[in-house]
Parts: sequence; C-alpha cells; structure tokens
Amino acid sequence: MENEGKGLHARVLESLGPAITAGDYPPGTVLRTDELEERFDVSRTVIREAVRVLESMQLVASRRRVGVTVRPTEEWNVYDPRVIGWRLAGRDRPRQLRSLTVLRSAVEPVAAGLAAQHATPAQCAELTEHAMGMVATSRGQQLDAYLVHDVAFHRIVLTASGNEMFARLGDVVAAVLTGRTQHHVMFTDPDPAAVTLHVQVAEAVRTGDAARAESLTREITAGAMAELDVLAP
Amino acid sequence: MENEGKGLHARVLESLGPAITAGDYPPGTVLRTDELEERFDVSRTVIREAVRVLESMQLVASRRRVGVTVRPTEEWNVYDPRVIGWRLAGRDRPRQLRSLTVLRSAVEPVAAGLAAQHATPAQCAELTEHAMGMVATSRGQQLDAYLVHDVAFHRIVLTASGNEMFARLGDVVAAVLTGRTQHHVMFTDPDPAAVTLHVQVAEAVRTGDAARAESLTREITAGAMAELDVLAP
DNA sequence: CGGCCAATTAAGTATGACGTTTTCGTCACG
DNA sequence: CGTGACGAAAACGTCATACTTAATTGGCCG
Repeated sequence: MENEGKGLHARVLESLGPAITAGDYPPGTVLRTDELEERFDVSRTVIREAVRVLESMQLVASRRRVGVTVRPTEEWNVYDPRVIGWRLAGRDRPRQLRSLTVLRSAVEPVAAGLAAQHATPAQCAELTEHAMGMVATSRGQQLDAYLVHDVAFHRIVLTASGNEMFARLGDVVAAVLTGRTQHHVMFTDPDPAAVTLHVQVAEAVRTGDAARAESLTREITAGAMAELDVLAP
Repeated sequence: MENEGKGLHARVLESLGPAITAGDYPPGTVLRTDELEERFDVSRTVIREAVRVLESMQLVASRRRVGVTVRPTEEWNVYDPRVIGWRLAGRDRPRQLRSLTVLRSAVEPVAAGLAAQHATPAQCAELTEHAMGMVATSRGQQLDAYLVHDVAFHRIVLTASGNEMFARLGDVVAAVLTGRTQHHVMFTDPDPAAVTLHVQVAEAVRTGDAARAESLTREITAGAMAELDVLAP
C-alpha cells in the first residue's frame, strides 16, 4: 500500500473527505460515530479526531443526540487545500476547475501588477529564467518540462506580489495548470502566443511596469478561460 | 460566563488559536500535549482534538517524540475563516486588513462583471434596494445602518457572480467593511462618491453591462485601498 | 572516530466508564 | 381532543488508563 506512514485518523480522513466532497453523502446525511468506528475498524479516538477535522472544514456538523450531519455545499471551506484537492480528484472536477480558473483570472493580474512594484532582483531573475525555460520547452512534446516552468513562473509572480493571501494560491494555480496539461491532448504544443506573453510579463515585472504586467497577465488568464470554454462542459 | 455552550475542545481552540496567530508562540515553538493538558485542566482527548484542528489549519505540526511544533506563517491556511478572524482580532490586524483589502480589489471587480451576466432579477432588486439604503443612510451619522447595507450589497454581488469561490469571500468582505467602520472616526459620513458608485454598479448589473460593472467596482475598491493608505501604517 | 543498537520520550491508539444535551414518546390534565 | 410537562433513551462529549509505535538520543563497541 502507498497508504502507510500516516496516522489512522489521516487514513479515515482520506476516505471520508473525498466521499463527502464528491457528493456520496448528500447534505443532511447523518453518520453515527460507532457506525464509522465499525466501518473503518478503528477506535472512537480515531473517528472523533477525523470528524473534528471534517468539522473544521465545515464539511460536517456534529450535534448531540443526532450524529454527524453533512453540511450543504455552500458552507464548506472551499479554500481548504485538502477540500480543493478532493474535489479536483472527484466527480465535479470540471466545475471545480472552472471555479479556480475564474479565481485565477481575478487574482493573478493584480498579483502581477504588485509583483512589478515589489519583486526583488532575485525574483526577477528567476522569472525570466523560467520564461526562457518555457520558450525552450514549448515545442516538441515536452509538455512535462514546460509545465514545471509554467507552474514555477506563476508561483513566483504570486509570491513576489508581497501579499500573503495571493502567495497561498500558488498551490491552486499549480493544480489548475497541472490539470489542464493532463486533459490537453498530449500531442498539442502550448499556444505560442501564451509563451510570448509570459516572456513579456517577466520583462514588465523586471522593469517595474505594473500596468503592463497586469494587462499582459490578464491576457494570459483570458486565454486560460477561453481554453476552458473549448474543452470543458 | 459567556463561554458556555460549546465543547471544551472549542474553548481550548479559542485560546490557542489566537495566541498562535498573534505570534505569542514563534514558529518552531514546541507544545507538549501533557503540558497543555495541565494548563487547561482538561483531558488528553480534548487537547488532542484541538491540536488536530490546529494541525488542519496548518498552524502546527504534530510529530512523535518531538511534540506539537508551531509552523511558520507562510504555511498557515490563511483562508480559514477562523484564522482570518483571529488575526483580525490580534496584533497584526493592520497588516491583515491590508492583505484582505488587496484581495478584495482583485476579486470584487471580476465578481461584479460576472454578476452582471448571471444575476437573477431578485438579486438585482435586492442590489438596488441596498444601494438605495446606502444613499438614505449616507448622511447624518448613521454609520451602523449604512454598514448593514454596504455589507449586504457586496455579499449579493459576490453571490450573484455564480462562482462559489467568490461567494465564500462574503464574510471576508464583511469583516473588512466592519473593521473600516470601526476605525473610521465615528463622525465622518461615508464618501458621497462611493455611494454614487454603488448605485451605478447596481444599475450596471441590472442592465447586464458587465464591463461597466467591473470598472465601477474597480473604482470602489481603489477607493478602499486609498483609504487604507491614509489610515493604516 | 564512526556507526550501530538500545533506552527513552512523547505522540498515537484502544477501551471502558460516566456525563451531558437533545429529542421523542407517553401520560395526565384542562 | 389538544396541550403541556415529565421522563427515558440516544448519541456525542469527556475522562482516566493502559498499551503501542516511532523517532531521537546517547552510549557502547568495533
């Protein structure tokens, strides 16, 4: 098993979390502690700790004399990295991918503008480096290598913005980009226009041109949205 | 006491969470379970469950033979509503307020643009209603009533965008707006220009003019940023 | 000096007993 | 027949304890 190395409660979590976020237990469903205890063949301690975590994600609510009830979707902590991961792995992956892409299209341009103002020389260097990397790997079925540079590029922009809320979306963007590559047919090279835009963004950040960095990044995210409209429901 | 009604673990959480997010325990600090057990005079069960929740927020990491260690700030789940609340209540409230305002300025304009495309007639009606309410309460030291309409307005825009990630930021925006009112001297009425902008946004959303809704909202959030520069460090 | 093994430490798990709150059913009374 | 109060049951919440597991430390031996 690849399931070893973590505590039992983590294993229960990795089973219940995806199931709930996938909608296997519709909102209002009640789970009794001792039922789960038996189902996973673990002690109450373990179940209780797993339930506490699910509760902290607002996926469930535990009430006396009633049980652990699944909460409606609108109340979930949809920004919790694990919730995002579970939903991306589950049934409504397309919808989730769309939500996150829209979020990207809102956040990244502003982040790029701020990065142009706050990025350190070292960050600027890394940025151009990865932009170059994208150019170098943009042709000839090197999608994996390209993805690495793409993810790194966007992560640096978010970090260099100097806003911690933006910086923490790095994983989200990485997940979206990775997801896109996986769904892309493996034989189509990246859009050359997008590659050029990344190079230009790196340049704009380096020269401190915030407005240009923002508008160029808006073009990138607009492209990502357009791709979605082609490939997703 | 006003502390009744919740479980013991919740009480421990409400004590440890704010302390950690306030920086009372610098990253790397280790907390032993039995020490906490004694300090709060509760059983191990309770401490363990509280620690699990803190762990799920990435505030701490629990490792065997070493203890519960506080994680560096960059790893915290800064989108967790409780973490946001604790930080807003704590020492670096100004920095947090600034981060959230920047996030707002990125998200709300895009949300308003989407709202113009997706808002239901009922939502449009509510929107104009609250915009009117803002006009009515914008003069004569009715800041509390004004705030209610302001919060409702922005909440509806985020919800009407149809993006669940945006919708879940309603509480964040509410916290920011509330925080601003509290810090505002209680005798200055809201900026008339901002009030007008809200009315115009409601109109743009109603008529489905996405570009206009977005750009007007951008003006609103730009105003909020400008206010910050005046009042905050 | 270096690597290996054992002792120690603190978290992880299991279990049984008891407390607490909420819900539901029953019974008596108007 | 309806209503209210009382009581029992159900499920989570808390406590105490014993045992297990993994990681670190330190000492012993090569």
